Amino acid sequence: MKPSGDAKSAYIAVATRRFAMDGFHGTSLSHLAKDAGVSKQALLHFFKTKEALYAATLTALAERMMQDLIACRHADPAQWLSDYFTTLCQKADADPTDMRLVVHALLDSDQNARKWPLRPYLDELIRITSATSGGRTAEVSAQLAWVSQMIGMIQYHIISVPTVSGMYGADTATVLQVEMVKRIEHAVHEFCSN
Amino acid sequence: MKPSGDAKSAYIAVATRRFAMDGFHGTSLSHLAKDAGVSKQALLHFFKTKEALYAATLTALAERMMQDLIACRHADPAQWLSDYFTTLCQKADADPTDMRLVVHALLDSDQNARKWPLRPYLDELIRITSATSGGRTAEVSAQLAWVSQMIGMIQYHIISVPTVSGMYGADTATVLQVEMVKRIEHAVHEFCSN
DNA sequence: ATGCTAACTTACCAATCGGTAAGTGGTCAA
DNA sequence: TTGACCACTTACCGATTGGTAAGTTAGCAT
Repeated sequence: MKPSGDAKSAYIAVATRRFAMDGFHGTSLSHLAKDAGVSKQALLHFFKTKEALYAATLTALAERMMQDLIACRHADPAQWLSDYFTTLCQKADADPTDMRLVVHALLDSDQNARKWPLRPYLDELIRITSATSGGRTAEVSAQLAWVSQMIGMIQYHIISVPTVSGMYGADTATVLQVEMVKRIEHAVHEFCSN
Repeated sequence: MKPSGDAKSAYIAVATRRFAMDGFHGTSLSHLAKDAGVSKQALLHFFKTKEALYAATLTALAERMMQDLIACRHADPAQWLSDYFTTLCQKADADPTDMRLVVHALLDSDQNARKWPLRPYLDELIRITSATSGGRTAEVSAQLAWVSQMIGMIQYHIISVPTVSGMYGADTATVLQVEMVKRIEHAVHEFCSN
């Protein structure tokens, strides 16, 4: 018998890809089951409802993002932010799954009062910004605004690149990516030294 | 008998709200029909498929955005951009429907090769930026990148405000909005005078 | 060997999905 | 008056949805 944790996390991995691609409503348990190579009820054995499976993928996503943030830890908070945002942007460019999932979840979060698991991640980011020379003077909500703007730029960039480069030619994708990284570094530098 | 155009555009208005809220897959023809107060087949009489109705809402959206952009016309391109982006941000804050619809459409645009009707809108924005003192020196794809970043910031801001302010308290919403407008003006000023 | 439990499977369900077929009632030109 | 047309309705369709019920199979402690 396979160890329990393996199968469960494998199902979450499959669900993450599907939910990120097609959203909650665009994904059916049958599709997920076919992707995972098991029957539909294998999923319902671990997750009582489709909603519960979705919630599990969002929780796993939040942990992943927090880990990625911690992995970039640096003594200089400005360097930390710069490193994290640029690597986030580049990793998302290679695999946009997680960023798409976040945006899908944001759009869904109105209709059902799903508890949002990214709070600790945002708190940690605010903690880092408040340690910069520019952040010390600003109030917390202004730092939240800045953090939210940075994440928003990156995530929107990721989900819009396929469409925009589809309109203006495939080679624009690399330009968009380069410009985004430049803007990230500029924004971090500007915020941390005002 | 009611005039044809009225009913059709009324159905598009209903569909716009629903698709913006729940996305394509989260919206059913039955729901749309109930919202419009007619039977499901009344919709299918004007739009042969659900996809066709969706495409019609996106086309109407594109025309609306273009009109809003033109409405802000100003002799000074920098002023034009600043006015447009700030009013866009404020109107979207009052009614996020259109911005949500754009993001939904972006997320959907991968799976089906839906032709993207916002091309003329983006072209016009690029035309304006190229008329600024900063835009004259830059290449077209860099201007596209800047335009895309500006729209992205605003749209992501709009869809994330409910969730973020739900986490950090309702009064943060106004702070996020104020900070976004400040950032828009700063970004326009910076781009137009480099 | 036996019983327990975890990890599934097959069979099935009512509800809903997008869409078709066949009208119904009103308006308007001839 | 008639007949065409338009906006719309009721009735219906097969397919798919999320979910339940009842096994089946394998490992493992006793």
